[in-house]
Amino acid sequence: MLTKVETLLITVVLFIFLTGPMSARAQPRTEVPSRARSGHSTAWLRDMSRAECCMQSNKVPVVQHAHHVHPLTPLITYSNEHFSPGTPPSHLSPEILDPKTGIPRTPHPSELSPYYPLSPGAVGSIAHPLGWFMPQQGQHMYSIPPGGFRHPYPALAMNASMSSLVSSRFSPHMVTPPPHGLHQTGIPHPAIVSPAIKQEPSGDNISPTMQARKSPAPHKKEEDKKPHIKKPLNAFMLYMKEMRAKVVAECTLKESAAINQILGRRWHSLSREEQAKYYELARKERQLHSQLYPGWSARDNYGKRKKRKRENKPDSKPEDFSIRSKKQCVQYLPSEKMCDSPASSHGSMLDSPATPSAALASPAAPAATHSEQAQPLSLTTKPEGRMHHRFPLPGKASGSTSSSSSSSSSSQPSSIPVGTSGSQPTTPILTRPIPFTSLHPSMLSSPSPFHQAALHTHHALFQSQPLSLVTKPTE
DNA sequence: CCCCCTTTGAAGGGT
DNA sequence: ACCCTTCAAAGGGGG
Repeated sequence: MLTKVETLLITVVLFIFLTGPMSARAQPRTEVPSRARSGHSTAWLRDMSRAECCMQSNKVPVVQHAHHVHPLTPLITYSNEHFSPGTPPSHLSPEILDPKTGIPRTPHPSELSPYYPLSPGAVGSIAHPLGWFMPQQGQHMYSIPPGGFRHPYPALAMNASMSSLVSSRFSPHMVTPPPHGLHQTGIPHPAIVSPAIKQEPSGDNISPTMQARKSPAPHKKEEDKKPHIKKPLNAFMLYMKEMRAKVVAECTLKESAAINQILGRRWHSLSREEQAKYYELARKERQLHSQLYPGWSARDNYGKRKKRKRENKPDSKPEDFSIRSKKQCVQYLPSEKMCDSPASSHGSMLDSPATPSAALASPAAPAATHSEQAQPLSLTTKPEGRMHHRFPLPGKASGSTSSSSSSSSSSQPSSIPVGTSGSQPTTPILTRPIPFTSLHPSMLSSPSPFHQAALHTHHALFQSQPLSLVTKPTE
């Protein structure tokens, strides 16, 4: 017999369950009972395992984190339509209209990509840097703070579209007003952040909008003059931005290092199509960026950040990495897993039936992409990563990407891994149980929250799978 | 207060 | 052509 209280509780839980955040919603995950993670002794590792646990377990945060899981994340993170290969032409693009209000938004240049500040001069010159795509990606891409509403991004804040979108559509209490009380017109551009980083005399002509937040440096003036133009985000960064919130919510983890590891693995578990979308997005971002800041060079930002360690000489023996005294590179994840993950994902890639020729057809996403996906290991941090054959990076091949993609396009992206896979069967440990691609296309092209939810679910599925597989002692 | 950690990708410079 | 380094995000942790 249930007491009133119990009944009430159940009701509440049900309510939350039904109306609550999708991210927290029970997702039909193929449950992997045992997260036979090898012993994690450190707190970090514990967290990690917990994180994985979260990812694999349904009971997660539905209630527990209901308050802090942002219900919007699944909805407002990347709207998948942005990625959809079949994204309608810009003139049809829904994004131009405020999805919620339906009010046609004039794609103010500054909104093309909220991420980049507009260089006064550049703006005009930019007819349609990415006309066919930008209005969509740009906005949403960065407009939605992954950490979102819990930790409103200062710079990301929200641009006009975002705020209107969110505020109009979602309950107000979730929407934190622009932290700095910036007007919607005074959109802070994330890319132009001139934070603590000391400005380096880099030649760029950007309106002195943002003022250094922290740097008390005497050269503020200079800073103002030359705001720090950030690098365009790469595919993975974009992915992280989108997914971080989810992971944080699901796992209650906050340490970025740990989260990033998770994301890294998830990234590898993504299908080609999905990754391709991010690559595509990234490519366009770069395009836009280059158009906005023609003279900008990544090198301009060199030295703005306090020397980055990077002690890991590829040569340095694994043992050597003790060099780092500070916070000794804690392997949030078992090292072997880390290694496997990639390999496994690799395998999955191979398995992946889909020949997202369409998606990959784009110059950026291209096959090259693939190679990278298959080539997960970061050389920088993982010495042994090297062992994996290195595929030509798409980036370098930026030019080549297109070529490669185009050339190999016919041969399908799958060909990329070929080199690797072909030569090294790297035991396709990871076989994707669910033909992810099957549900994908529709979801991608559909802005419907449901689709997105589905996508989210899909993500969730994958999260768990790779992890489970990882546990396999692949060697 | 500042840097580190961690991830992948892009890009630039050096060899 | 290849290798190495730096930076992009992000937020807790540590010195």
